[in-house]
Amino acid sequence: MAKNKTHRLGDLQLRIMKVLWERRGASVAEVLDALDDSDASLAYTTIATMLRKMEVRGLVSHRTEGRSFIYAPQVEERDVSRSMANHLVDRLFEGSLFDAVSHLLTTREVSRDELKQLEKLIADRKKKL
Amino acid sequence: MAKNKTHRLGDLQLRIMKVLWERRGASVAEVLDALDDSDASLAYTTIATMLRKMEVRGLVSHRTEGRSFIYAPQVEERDVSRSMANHLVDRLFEGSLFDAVSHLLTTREVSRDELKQLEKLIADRKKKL
DNA sequence: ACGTATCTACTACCTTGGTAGTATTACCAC
DNA sequence: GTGGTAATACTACCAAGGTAGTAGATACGT
Repeated sequence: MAKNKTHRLGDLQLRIMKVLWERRGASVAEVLDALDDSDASLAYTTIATMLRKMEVRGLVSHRTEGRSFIYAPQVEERDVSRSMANHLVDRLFEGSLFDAVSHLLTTREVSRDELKQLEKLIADRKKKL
Repeated sequence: MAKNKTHRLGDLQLRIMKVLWERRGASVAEVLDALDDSDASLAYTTIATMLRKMEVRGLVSHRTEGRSFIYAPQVEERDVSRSMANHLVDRLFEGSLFDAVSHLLTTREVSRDELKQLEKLIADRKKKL
């Protein structure tokens, strides 16, 4: 029953989702706390508002615990990643997986180790065909 | 003089850019024409307005030819692709190239042939290290 | 010369993401 | 029981993407 809807999350939305996926649910305060490092801190109400909007969109749901809401993901990380990645591959490389990987490999720094891992990955994938 | 600015184009913007990249410049009518297949057709003014907005953002420029504008790309496809792909890899996979490729490989259909090509690609890349 | 088609300019509107302030409610500590 | 604290609700705003209508200018065919 994985909804085949295509998900397109904004930056903040995705960061929030990552917190929820990681802890399988969190209050506004917890999300805020988790996001507070690394970059400019947001207002409590920013998170709260965003979560409410996301609930309307069906990305999250909440249950009440005491006086506060515990939000939980309503979509799976895998689905979101897949649909966003696919969307980009389609947009940028007309759906060509090869072109996409090729692009990544030629425009980014890659370590020898990563290449080795990738080789292994492909070998594995081959076996499964 | 490749601006290192990070580009984030919307769907329509990208489709327009692709037309401009392909023909190194085009009038509104030509762009509209090129986009008209495949999906719901847009209004002439939609393209015109979008191009004007894109010019403000520095994505395109125009010269006048007769009474009409010929728009030309002001950013390179490679740069746009790179920055959009990187952005996604960062957002979705915390910057891990391996995770990104791995995800693509496991959630998409891949033909034996593609895998072979990828192997070759990686081997080549390895040599260049 | 006149009407029609073609262009650009301007304006408008809707949606979504992002950000946050204010108001209200409810609970907790003392 | 009163003040502070922590939550949610509501409202507002801005920017950007997307879509398109209307108006005004211009060229072109006959």
